[in-house]
Amino acid sequence: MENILTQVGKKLRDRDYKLTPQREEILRVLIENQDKHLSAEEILGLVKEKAPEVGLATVYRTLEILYSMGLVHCMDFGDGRKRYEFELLDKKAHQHHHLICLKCGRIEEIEEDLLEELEREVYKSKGFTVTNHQLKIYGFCQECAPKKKEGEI
Amino acid sequence: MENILTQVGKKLRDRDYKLTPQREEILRVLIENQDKHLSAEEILGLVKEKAPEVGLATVYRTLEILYSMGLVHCMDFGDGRKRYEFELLDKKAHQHHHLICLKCGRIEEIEEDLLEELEREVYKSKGFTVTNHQLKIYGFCQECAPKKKEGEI
DNA sequence: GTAAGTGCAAATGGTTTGCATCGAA
DNA sequence: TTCGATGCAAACCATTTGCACTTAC
Repeated sequence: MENILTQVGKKLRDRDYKLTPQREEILRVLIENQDKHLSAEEILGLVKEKAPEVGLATVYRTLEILYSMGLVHCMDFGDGRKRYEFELLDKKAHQHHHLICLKCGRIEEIEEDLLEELEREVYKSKGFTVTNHQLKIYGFCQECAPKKKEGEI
Repeated sequence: MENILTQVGKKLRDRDYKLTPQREEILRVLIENQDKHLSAEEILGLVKEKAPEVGLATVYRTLEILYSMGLVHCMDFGDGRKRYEFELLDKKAHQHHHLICLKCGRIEEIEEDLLEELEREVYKSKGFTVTNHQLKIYGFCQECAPKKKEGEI
């Protein structure tokens, strides 16, 4: 973890970005919450626990940089805010997908990547070169499944 | 087409919604552009060609109703605005996916639904009941593919 | 020392809402 | 006639930006 932070710090400097205390805090929060899907505001909340003076704009600016370096993924579950997830340096091909419960809103991850076949097909039939994909699966989680009456979305 | 409009009108009245001229115009635009992915503002633009007095709020309110009735799909390609697509009444299981070009922004649709197997697996291993899914495939379209140097997103 | 980074507050832009008015049933 | 629907403008809210100040290098 301290290790990861050092690696990322080096990556930043390679790109002529400074490693400021604020960026370090934000990175720490992201690294400690790799399994969550934090919004910018949520990240700020966690950062402020240790560094109360940090501003929201800095969070956004840092996320922007990390995103452009491929160090965070950005996703949108339709609740009006973007959510961010730190991406380990060496897991280049790590493609995970999300199960989104329409009742309780819980988001679960699944690791399988069963889409390589589909990607090959898309390339063959459309000439489209795939660099990434995003699969969201909507439905009802185990707890909510029996009660799924109301919405017929 | 006139036919579809009548069907939808009936559906609306079944739910105690009125079929106003504004809603009719909005529906017409949606039906005539089923293959596009229009934003609310774009829909308004097309509606205004025939009914210049319609307001943006009405478009949003109508889309909200149609969405709640499952008559339009809503999607987000990450450009900060939601995009809407009319869904034919009888095509309940119509699952199409999107190829999004990172260079020119063009969005292509693919019809194949190769995810049924994955859905079954998700149910078995997680107890998650799938009602819908959304697959976005990012990459470079045929025209942009050779030039894909710069971003390494 | 200096350009990059920061915090704050103001601006932006898509979407929503309050309200007085209008009109479909 | 009546309550839902509309248009307008204001409100909202996540994100971005301008700017004077600070700081990592």
